[in-house]
Amino acid sequence: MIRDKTVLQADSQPSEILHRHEQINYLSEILRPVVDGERVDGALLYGPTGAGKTCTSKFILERLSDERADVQTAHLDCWNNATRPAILHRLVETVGLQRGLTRSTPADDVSKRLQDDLETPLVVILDEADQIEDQQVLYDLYRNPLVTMVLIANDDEEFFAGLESRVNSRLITIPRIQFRKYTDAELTEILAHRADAGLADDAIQRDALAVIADAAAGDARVAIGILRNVAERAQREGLERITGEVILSVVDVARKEVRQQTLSSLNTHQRVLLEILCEHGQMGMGDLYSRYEDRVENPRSERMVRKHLAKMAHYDLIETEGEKSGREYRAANALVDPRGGKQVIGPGYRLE
DNA sequence: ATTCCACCGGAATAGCGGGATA
DNA sequence: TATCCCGCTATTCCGGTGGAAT
Repeated sequence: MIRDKTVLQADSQPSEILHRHEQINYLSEILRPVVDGERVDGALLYGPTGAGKTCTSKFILERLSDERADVQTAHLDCWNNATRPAILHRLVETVGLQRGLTRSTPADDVSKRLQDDLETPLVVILDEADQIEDQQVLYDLYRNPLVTMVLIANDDEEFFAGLESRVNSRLITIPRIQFRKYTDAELTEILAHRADAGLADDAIQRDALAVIADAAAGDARVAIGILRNVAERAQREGLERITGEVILSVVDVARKEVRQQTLSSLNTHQRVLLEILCEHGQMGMGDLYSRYEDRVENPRSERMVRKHLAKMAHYDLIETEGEKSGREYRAANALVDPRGGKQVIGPGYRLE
């Protein structure tokens, strides 16, 4: 059934990118001067998750460094590297200039190293760029004549609105490339492409792929995840072909898997907050905090709790309603079982 | 309209852990 | 080994704001 497992991973780079010709051409054109050794300010790629932003930009950068061996490229996930020192350290590492620098070298020195010792052009993808906390780093990279930034965010307006004016005034003019959700037909083709490469011949029919595409709601990452789960299930059960029924039974499992992955990245405090919201539904900050205080050993400050909540809201684990003093929090719908309001995360969790 | 309250989120500050250095 | 320095997390402080009460 499964011929090549790697191509069924959502983050594996496909051999060709489907339905993104326009964006590929545009971004290639923007980055063209880099090949000729000229300066390029950068570009902003924006659109919902699973729309191919990361995939497309990685593809272009690979092609770029194939074309010109002296152009270096890097991909950085700013969700995990949100601070200036973290980003700069990752960068000097990838371009091999880390000699003599340690984890405790001041960020200023690292930035200077990148400024002084970088000799060839560097194109860097800053994925989830809206998560960057200290925008000084954008300024650092912007004024480095050899560095070109490919910024990725969900919403372009929101991204620029969140920038400090001195950074905003410099970056506001960079070209923006929009990525829309894939249509079901497009997703189906993407899945077919993966299935051809990763599954036995005729293991899955086109109409079955369409069912997956429908369940994924335009998100290629989710779609590929479902395909992998379906294939694994069919393999375990010794099926010759994947049918619509198998898919429907797996969609739920696949959703849970994604959710579980997210939950495992939370710390104790974040999990307790989520747990309370799942059990009690919507509530305001005062209510939520006093319940939280009762439940954990060493409660964090209220400010810290607000920070946690903000982070979880960005993960779409919780939803907020209202502004300022009237704000209410609740667990995201996906976390609460629609049948009878039974909680998916509940008292089952043991917290130390 | 004014005052009070709950809450939001930015900024300054403190404490901790880990690698570097003497 | 003791000490220093840095980045990171958490805490404290505080100005600002919407809504309710007076």
